[in-house]
Amino acid sequence: MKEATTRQRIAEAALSAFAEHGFDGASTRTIARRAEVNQGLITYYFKSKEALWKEAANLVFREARAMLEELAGQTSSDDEPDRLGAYIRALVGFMARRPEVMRFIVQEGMGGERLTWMVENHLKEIYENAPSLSGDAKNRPHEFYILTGAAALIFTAQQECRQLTGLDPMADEAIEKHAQILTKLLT
Amino acid sequence: MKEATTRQRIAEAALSAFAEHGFDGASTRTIARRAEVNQGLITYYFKSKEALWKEAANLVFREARAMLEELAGQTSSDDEPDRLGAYIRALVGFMARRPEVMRFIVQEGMGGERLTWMVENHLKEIYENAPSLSGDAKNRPHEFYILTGAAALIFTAQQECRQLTGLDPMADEAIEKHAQILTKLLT
DNA sequence: CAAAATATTATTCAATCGAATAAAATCGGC
DNA sequence: GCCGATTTTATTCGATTGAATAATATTTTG
Repeated sequence: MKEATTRQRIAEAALSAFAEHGFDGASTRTIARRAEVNQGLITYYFKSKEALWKEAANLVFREARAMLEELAGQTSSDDEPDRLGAYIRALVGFMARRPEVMRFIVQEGMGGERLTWMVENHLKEIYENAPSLSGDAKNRPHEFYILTGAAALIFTAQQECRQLTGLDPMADEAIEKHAQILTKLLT
Repeated sequence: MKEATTRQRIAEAALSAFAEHGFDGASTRTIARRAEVNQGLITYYFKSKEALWKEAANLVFREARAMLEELAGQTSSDDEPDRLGAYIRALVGFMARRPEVMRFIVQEGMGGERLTWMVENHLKEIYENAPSLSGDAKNRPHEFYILTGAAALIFTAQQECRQLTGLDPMADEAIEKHAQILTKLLT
């Protein structure tokens, strides 16, 4: 059963290819080449490009949800500010480790069946467990996208950030500083 | 000289196609069809797909820079909080009107010559004229991406927002509320 | 009105796309 | 060591890609 390793190699290559070029822009041949694997194996392990995309999306969204779940478990039932601070720190850290998440979201964010799949299978749970900033339910959508966008963009556009500002946002100090500044702003 | 209208129609169709599917994902044939124009005209007016992309990018970035320039002119030399508030309001409004900007940025944000072109020709000027939140120059990159990401994501992922939260972020009240919440958080 | 310049269409090219196929290689169970 | 199942390779298909070409239509200019 080599399956596990080869399958994973393909799925991970697909993850980075889809994140970088989007669904239409990433070709199965490019993915196969990056995984150092014959192109036919993509049809063999995953039946279609669509199915491969979903597998790649699962890879990174499951990671995100596991992180948030663990965070919810750790959180002592302390006061709200601490809970929000911990959430922000964890969110920033994850967005830095896995900038692919935000790229998947933005690239599919205009609609289509892949977006619907993403919303139903992953985003709804993430959204429902996200913390509120003001406590007002009416503000929830706004606060969710403010928090997510503010935490992620610097990593999503990491190469742009380097060229534009000279700062490498993937450096440990930069990640920590980002979380710190965002926490101070929102709590 | 029909050139003006036909050229513009192509460039605008390209803008929305590139914003939706990215550079690789948008085909010149799709763009031509959307512009109700023969595909050969793309080669005629713009010599290559790359050049068409730059023209489309210019379309929306020039709009952004004009908006920011006008804002800088309007701003009385009042106190900082007001200046920041005006900037946030204008930024949110623009991101709602032209979500293509953030899509261009994210889609090219991993590197390549198009990103370099975008940074040199448009982003540097925008970045240099962006307001500071803390006054500390060391925080500038972080604050820039926090502000931009927080202002834009809800519109960049507008269809996702509808499906996920039930809120239509493009509605006038939603746009205003987004600016208002963000202003209260950051000033 | 005629001639020159510009705009548009139709057709073609090699390259690449996702996917299917069948043959070949490698594996585990007995 | 052999056999059946699984994994991998090689090849092929029709469709689509960006781009170039030549022919045609339209507009502008003299």
